[in-house]
Amino acid sequence: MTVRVRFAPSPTGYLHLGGARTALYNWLFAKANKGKFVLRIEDTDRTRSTDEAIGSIIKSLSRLGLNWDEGPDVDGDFGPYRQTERLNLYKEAAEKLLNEGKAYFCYCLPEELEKRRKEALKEGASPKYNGRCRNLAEEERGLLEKEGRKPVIRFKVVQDGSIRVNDIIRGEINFENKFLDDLIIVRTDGTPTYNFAAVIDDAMMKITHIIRGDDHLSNTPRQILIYEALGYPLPVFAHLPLIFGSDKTPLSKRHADVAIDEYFKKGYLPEVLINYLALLGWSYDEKTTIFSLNELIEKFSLGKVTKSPAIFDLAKLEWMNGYYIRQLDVDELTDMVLPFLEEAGFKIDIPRGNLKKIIALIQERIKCLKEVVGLTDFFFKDLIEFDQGAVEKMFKKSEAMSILETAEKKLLSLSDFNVNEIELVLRKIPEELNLKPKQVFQTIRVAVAGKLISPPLFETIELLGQEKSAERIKRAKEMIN
RNA sequence: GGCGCAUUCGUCUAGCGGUUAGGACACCGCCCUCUCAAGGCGGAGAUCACGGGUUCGAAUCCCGUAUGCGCUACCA
Repeated sequence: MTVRVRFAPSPTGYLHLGGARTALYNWLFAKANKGKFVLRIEDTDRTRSTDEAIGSIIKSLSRLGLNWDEGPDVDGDFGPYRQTERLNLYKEAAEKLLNEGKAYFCYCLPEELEKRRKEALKEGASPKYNGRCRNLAEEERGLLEKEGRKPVIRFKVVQDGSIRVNDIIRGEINFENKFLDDLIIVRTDGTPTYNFAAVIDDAMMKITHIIRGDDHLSNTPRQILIYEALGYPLPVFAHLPLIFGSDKTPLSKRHADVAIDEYFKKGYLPEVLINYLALLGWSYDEKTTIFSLNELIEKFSLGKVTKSPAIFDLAKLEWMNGYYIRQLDVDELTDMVLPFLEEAGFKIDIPRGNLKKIIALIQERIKCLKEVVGLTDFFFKDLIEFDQGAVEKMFKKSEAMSILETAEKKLLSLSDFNVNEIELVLRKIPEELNLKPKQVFQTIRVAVAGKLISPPLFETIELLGQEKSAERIKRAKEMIN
């Protein structure tokens, strides 16, 4: 039997970190087992689902490289892949259950239900549905219909026995039926609820392994009951621990950016997101932290997924992104960084070769691509802004003027303006003026870059060019006066 | 309230009856050094949630307790 797994987001927003990880684990499992990865859209909640969200989720998944074999935009043998296009299927299944006496119409109003629930809770009783409509006679039904009540369909849960869930990650879990109540499977408006639609789809789409978040574990016995009532074979379950924020509650926008797209916008590499997310709840051995996609396919296994929730740690993600960036070929990095420079409004009118040299200088200094902007701005601006603190610190010193004058003179005197020559002449200044190298170079740095922190000075000056460097030093001198 | 799941350095984790409890990020120090990084070396950091068992021996097995989270919706 070929392995078939699915990722089934409800399109109520963007693809978030948790969803991406669930998708990744499914995808890896499919790849490792030469199986199929299906994308299914669970949009039965029409008030919250949007087409825009579907587009956004698809875009993020694609960018992560998690391609699917069947989905809303990829034809397959088990479509359609949007639940709102499968309504007739759910209806059929519901009718079947109704005919076999495994489901029934319930006329209780939401308000009545809510009231009973509250009362039960108050008395310390279980707030489960009391089964009022379970055995309604025809005439009673007619009476309620006459009142104008629209029924929902409830699934009859046998109150004896128990359900054993065999979970790859958690092992065997036992649930007693008596704690379950008759759940609603079809709403007043005829649409199916999650527990019902998901089962029918998973069964009809021949999903063999259901890999999903821990938050669905408690729903599993209900779903198994539906599988059995409909005569479907059971899939294998694997419930992933959730991703938490620093306060140990499920990760949300309160904690950090959760939309995958936000990370792309900041310049996190897809490979890094994949690598980091893979490690958030899974590990291969005791030391390996860097995995390529192929290595993940080869090494990933559900059996090694952790049981407890993992707290999202931005610092580690940043480190990993920086690490990947450092491994990149400069040419490649330059291409990747260009859109960020353009977006910042820089006019890049220098030769590609020079641009590459600039990028090479900041390659080991950035943790995400967007940071390139703040580190290289002075290369692309005609008039640089001076950092106030830097000016205070370096230019207010009495030696500043002589340092800059000497530097300007020496730079202007060079006939061959390259790093080696530049370094050679500038290195002489500390000795000549009897000053500490640090003071000399920091002063020049502020003059040339406008701030105390920049890429290495001599390379920076070379790339700025003789004319521009001298001009900036001149301007700094004017500032001092 | 009921049911379910979880609990090893700040964080991600290794461990699956005998280890000085290992690694990574973060942190601290030193080296390198024109700043910031990167890199190298070193350090601190975990009474393995707690309490009972079982065993010659328990982070590892069993039972409780606590805490956290999830489900208990005409959300998914």
